[in-house]
Amino acid sequence: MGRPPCCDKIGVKKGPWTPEEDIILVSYIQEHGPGNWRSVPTNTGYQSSIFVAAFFFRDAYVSTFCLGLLRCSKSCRLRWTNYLRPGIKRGNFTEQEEKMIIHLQALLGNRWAAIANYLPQRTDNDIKNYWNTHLKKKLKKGENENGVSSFQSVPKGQWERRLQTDIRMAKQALSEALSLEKRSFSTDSEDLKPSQGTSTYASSAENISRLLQNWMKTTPEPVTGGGGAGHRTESGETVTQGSFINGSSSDGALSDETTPPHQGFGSFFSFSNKSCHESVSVEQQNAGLMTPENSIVFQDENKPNLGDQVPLTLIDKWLLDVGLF
DNA sequence: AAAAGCGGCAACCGCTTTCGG
DNA sequence: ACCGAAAGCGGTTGCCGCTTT
Repeated sequence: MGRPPCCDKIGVKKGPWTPEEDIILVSYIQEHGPGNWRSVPTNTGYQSSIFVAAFFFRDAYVSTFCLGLLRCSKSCRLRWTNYLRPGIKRGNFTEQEEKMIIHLQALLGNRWAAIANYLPQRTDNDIKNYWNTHLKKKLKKGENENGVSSFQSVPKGQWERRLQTDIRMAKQALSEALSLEKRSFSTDSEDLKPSQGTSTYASSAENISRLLQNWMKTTPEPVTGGGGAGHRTESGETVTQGSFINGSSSDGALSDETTPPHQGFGSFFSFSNKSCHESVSVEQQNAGLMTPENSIVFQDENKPNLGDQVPLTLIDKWLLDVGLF
């Protein structure tokens, strides 16, 4: 007996998002920040975001302006967190990521949001899908080949003890990580650098990146202020946070464009860093939040920030050091 | 070349938790 | 303390593209 879904309202659009809708949503969030989702569908119809959208879609200007975002707030939030949010890495999972998911799933169960906190560039939905479509089969196959999985091979009592030890170690690692001075982005971002050339940004988002890029071409001066979070790849290319950047810089989808992929997008999403640091302060994290439960879930949706990167590498190391693989 | 089957993933649904009045 | 609304989360569905027959 739940409340009727907000999407039951007449006139609310469902189904796949169009690039136009994505642009409107991103524009709105750029202006107002993530959160307050309820106001998104209303406001996107009539506020300045539409003006921004008009830059991208001159041809579609009329329809965009008239329709706005006919999406429920929930749909907007989901689209943002699972697809449009900066810092999302798309494409194949690395072996390391795979191992982490397997291990964390064994530790935490199907708590995908918690697991996603250890993989800052992946969404819970992504991890969940990957688990259901790839890892389940893989583990099952492994079981068939080896008799039992590596995790199940541990006797129950031993496994429980190990779980407790793992949680304790995770707490310790997180505490250590969070008590560290903030490291420079240039150092830490190395950890988050897409480790493979596999990160791609598919379908509509790719279209958006192109459209955004076109917009950058036609915009005389990109908004400044987001460049600080950038770092350079081995090739010397400046890369800023953001899924568009990851996707375009690695798959070469935009390499034929005159404007380098990195230009503008970082600043386009510059608000993300701000909201990241505002959402969960270091003080908050250190102020008794390190229980087994909330030490895992303390981060919010803007995962790729400095504070998040430190635990990742430490825990990552820990996961390998624990020797369960 | 066409049809059927299959797999992957984006998005939705509904329940639970959190928050504000 | 209570209640309603919003946000968060995990499970599930359905579409779409690729592969196989």
